[in-house]
Amino acid sequence: MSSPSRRPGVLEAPILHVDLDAFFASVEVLDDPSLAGRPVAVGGAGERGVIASASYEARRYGVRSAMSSALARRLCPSLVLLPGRFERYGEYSRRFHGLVADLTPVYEPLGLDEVFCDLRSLARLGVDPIEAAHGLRRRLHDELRLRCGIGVARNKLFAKLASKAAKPRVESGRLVEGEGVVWVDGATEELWLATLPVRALWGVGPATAAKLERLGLRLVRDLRGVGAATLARSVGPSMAATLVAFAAGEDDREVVTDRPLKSLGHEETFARSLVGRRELATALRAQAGVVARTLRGRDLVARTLTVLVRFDDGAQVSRSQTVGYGLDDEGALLELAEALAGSVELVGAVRLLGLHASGLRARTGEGLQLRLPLEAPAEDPPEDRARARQAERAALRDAIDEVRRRFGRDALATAGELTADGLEVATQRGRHPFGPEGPRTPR
DNA sequence: TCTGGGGTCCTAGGACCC
DNA sequence: TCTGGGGTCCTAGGACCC
Repeated sequence: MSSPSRRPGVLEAPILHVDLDAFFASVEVLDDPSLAGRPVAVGGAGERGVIASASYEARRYGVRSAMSSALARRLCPSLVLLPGRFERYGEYSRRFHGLVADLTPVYEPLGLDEVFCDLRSLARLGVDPIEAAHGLRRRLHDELRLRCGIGVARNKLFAKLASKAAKPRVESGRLVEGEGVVWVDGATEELWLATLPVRALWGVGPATAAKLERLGLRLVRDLRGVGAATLARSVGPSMAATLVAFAAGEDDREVVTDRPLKSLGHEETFARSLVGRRELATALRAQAGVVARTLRGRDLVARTLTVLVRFDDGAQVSRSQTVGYGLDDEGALLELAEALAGSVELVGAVRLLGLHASGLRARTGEGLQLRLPLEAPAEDPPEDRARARQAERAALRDAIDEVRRRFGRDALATAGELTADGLEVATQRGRHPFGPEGPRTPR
């Protein structure tokens, strides 16, 4: 892999993959130093909870991300399991990206805790990619107190594999420090790749690995003798082409700096599964609110809405619809979501409900134009009347957003947001505009 | 006590248009 | 009038990533 004898130039190995160590758990330890040295994990605490991130102390017990929290607790009874503060992780992630941006503007985030960088534009400056990686790693440690592994290679495939090799790992219960920065030597990369299991390749998960196993293909080396057509019959043409290229060490994926968001949504697995339409409707209303606020917060509108339902037996159903105008309002989302959910036969209790918006476009006002008179003539086609209702709600929503921006989140609420319980709770806290504290005053 | 929640991309069939 | 082919959009489901 990395050979200390000869360092690659920036044009030989221009791609960096930076992967933060145990990111969520590390942020929790930074914010509460009393957790240092203890097994810490972030994840759902309930019986349906899953681990999202585990400190290396927790990993020594076998705790891994994507593992059920129940199993994690059995493996490590002293585990400190925290619920996760994603806004806080977002702050750290932005600072992480800021340090990367100081190195190069050509970087591509993957989730909150990884980035690819392309250093080719720095070639004229005589940048040494290995030194650049060490420098970034030092700054991450000195300024953010975060650790990371960095892979340096000629393409994304090898950079990602190398960053994994650069990270600390647990071997028979002991923590082994990683090298921190690993580069893939051009002379040995093919040899190294050949002996990896196919599962190590990006895009090969349990299902694809099982299909390849049925063809007798376990190692990357095994893929090399197989034609794309043969692979395609098992895994489809797209995956087959990717596998053939990866097996040859080829990966032409670029580092893309501006990936527009394609979809966003919210889903929830309930501690107690929902039974009946009424419980479903209540949950759907909450989710429509979350999705609508997310859309408006990003100045986006959606044309397609999808409702996802998973029953207790694991069966999953989705219903989606595309409309001719931009959705970003809670009422409009809810109306459509209810219609979609209504077309799902409730064959059991619902353990997961999700609402996803796609077909996203920047919000321009087009299709949201307030139309007068507010009530569209009844002879208008249903689509036009729906559009008009949407426009009214959008105008109202804008006003509400503006009031909240100026006077605070709790300055007002719609009746729909105030369930009997919610109103009571809000009033007790003095948060309701007509609660004990009376109306809020500006500034 | 087998599996969360944020996303991306691919596939396959049907509708519709040219 | 019947038939074919290609392109695009929509819908439902699945696999994968972090």
